[in-house]
Amino acid sequence: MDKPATIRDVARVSGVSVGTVSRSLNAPETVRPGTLGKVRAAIQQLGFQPDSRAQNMRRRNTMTVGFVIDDIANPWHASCFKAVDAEMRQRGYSLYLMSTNGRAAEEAAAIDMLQHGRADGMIMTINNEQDARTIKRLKELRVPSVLLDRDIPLDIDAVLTEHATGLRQATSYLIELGHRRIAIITAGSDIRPGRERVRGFIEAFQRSGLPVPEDLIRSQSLSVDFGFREATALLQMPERPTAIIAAGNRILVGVLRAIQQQGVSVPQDISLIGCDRSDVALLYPGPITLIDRPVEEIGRTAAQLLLERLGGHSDRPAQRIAFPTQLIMGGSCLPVPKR
Amino acid sequence: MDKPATIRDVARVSGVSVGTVSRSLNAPETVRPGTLGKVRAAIQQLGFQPDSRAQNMRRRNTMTVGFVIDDIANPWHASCFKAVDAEMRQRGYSLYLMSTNGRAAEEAAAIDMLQHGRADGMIMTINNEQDARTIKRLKELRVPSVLLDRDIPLDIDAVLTEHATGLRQATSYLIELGHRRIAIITAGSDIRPGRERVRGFIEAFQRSGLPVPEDLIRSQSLSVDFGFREATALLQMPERPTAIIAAGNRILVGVLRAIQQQGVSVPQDISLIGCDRSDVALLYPGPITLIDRPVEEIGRTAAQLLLERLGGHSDRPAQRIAFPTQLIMGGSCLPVPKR
DNA sequence: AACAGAAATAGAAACGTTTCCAGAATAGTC
DNA sequence: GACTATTCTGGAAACGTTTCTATTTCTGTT
Repeated sequence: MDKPATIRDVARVSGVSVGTVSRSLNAPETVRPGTLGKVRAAIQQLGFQPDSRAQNMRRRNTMTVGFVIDDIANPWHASCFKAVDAEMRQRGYSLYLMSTNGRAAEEAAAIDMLQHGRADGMIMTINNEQDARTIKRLKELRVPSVLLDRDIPLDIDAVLTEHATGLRQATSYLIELGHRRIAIITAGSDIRPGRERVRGFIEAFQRSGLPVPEDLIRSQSLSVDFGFREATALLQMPERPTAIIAAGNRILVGVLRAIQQQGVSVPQDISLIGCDRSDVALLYPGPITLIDRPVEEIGRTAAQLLLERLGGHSDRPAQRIAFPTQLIMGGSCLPVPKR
Repeated sequence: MDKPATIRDVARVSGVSVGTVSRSLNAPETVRPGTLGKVRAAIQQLGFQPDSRAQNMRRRNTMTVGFVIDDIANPWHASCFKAVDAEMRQRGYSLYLMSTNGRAAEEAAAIDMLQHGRADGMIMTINNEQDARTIKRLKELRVPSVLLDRDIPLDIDAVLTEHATGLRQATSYLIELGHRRIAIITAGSDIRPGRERVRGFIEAFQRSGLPVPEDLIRSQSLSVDFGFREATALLQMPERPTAIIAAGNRILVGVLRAIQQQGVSVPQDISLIGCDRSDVALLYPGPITLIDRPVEEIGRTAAQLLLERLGGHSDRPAQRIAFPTQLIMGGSCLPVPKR
């Protein structure tokens, strides 16, 4: 009784065949105006809306894309999602959001889930480029996908950031301010941002002909906790660093927490550089000097790469597009006082 | 050639009927161990995975739920999403995230989209409780849903916050510190949080027998921009307020931006109370005193209400569950100096 | 008015699964 | 070993749409 009307009901009421109803919906220019009118009237009368489950079944797609990240509470990911969503939505796609909490098992489950007709493609930032389980999943991927800021030797599109250049720039800036004891806290070498950032950091010292402060390189994770732990340790060192680069926006949160707890002031007691434009960084009194990257453009590009493949031009080889960073001067860095 | 195997292929290879294969997957206890073995072997061999599009079609569900909010970059929404996701995922559901940017048209489109078989249910925070278009959509809703922090006279489950009590408490606290010129910036009366917060604010003054500072009530929108605009105006008043309650976590961001721009210091020049635990509020030197609410519990509750309905017990009347707030003391409020 | 060619429509098959029903195989009882 | 009761299985229908083919209807020309 309350059952939703089907295309069959519409056909019956308007006195045409189901095929014609379908064409009225999907290719109205191929149906005569008179017929179209009758069909539309029936649709109106019955309040008919095509059932997308049946459409998905028959068309063999879902107009859905998966967005897989570790944590949507990371504001960078949220902004990126919005950019991707805006681009995809205007082409009729909806997004599944899968927040994997950084657990490999959930990541693998997310990828599996999006296979087999649940989604037409995916955009993702995986947690570990070396994780065998994830790599295997990616290799067997049946749907087009785009990696965000990750680098895997497979034929998969990727949108990257020029982290090395960004870090070199930031580090050189601190060196010019007279800093020598500069610390970097960032991801491990299991993901590209970790590797590249450390590389840029080291390069800056080498180019200046200065020794690399190996003991101040903390490269392991992008988490708040890691940032907090390492910043706490660094601040308690006998020969404390004069500057910290929190290379990761969650790390910055951890570092600020440590700074708050230790009662240290920025920039008087220590200089600080963060990553990614965020409310925390921009509103922190100073504000915090940042290595920024164009998140909207990155998201939009990822969406476009995916849309190309979804459009059927899946023949081209994988593309890797890298975006530059920009050092945004805040007030969180001071020259090292002469002594 | 590369076509994914179907249940038919599995049936052929294992020498049983398709019905038996289906039952091997969905009710293995009803098939004999020997048969089950053969079927599983064939599944393994063919790398078969059931096509969810076909399952959705036949089962008339999608194991998918829509999460509709105005902006996922709002950290409260992100946390809420995570709580909902965790709860739903463990019951096999995935979430569509629809970020409507506060536009009624996108909101209506999102609701429409999730109908007609795209999702089995939805959880949402609509932008305007009076918007006719949205109300109409909600009234005709074919899928179970839960409102987050919104109050609409329809038979829909809702999870709410006791904003009035929270605001009364916060305002009373400021009054006890000697503040009289207290400003509140919050949502408009078109949504429950706006109405309730203003109500609590007014009640606090009334209970203290003090006149309500009507000129300091700015109730219109939850946006960053509104917070910025109103805070800027308030700070430039001849008789500037001695305290501001930024009643909305995005509003707080706008207020802090204004405070930064005007070169005002918290709490020396002005006392400040924010809403919702967030990195910005917790890391801002002080930190900022907050009216908090249990976001995880709220998200979990919303998910549970929805799951109940999805489980088929859709006969019970709509429930409205409200959660209390908690005043978290930071360091952003000072007593008003005697003069 | 007859015809050819084009345009529009009807009808059926197909997409891959679940589920129902009838019938076959098995187990249990005497 | 025959019978009944039970468990399992095969086969077909169904879910609601799109798309293909064949047929009908229309348009324009003679």
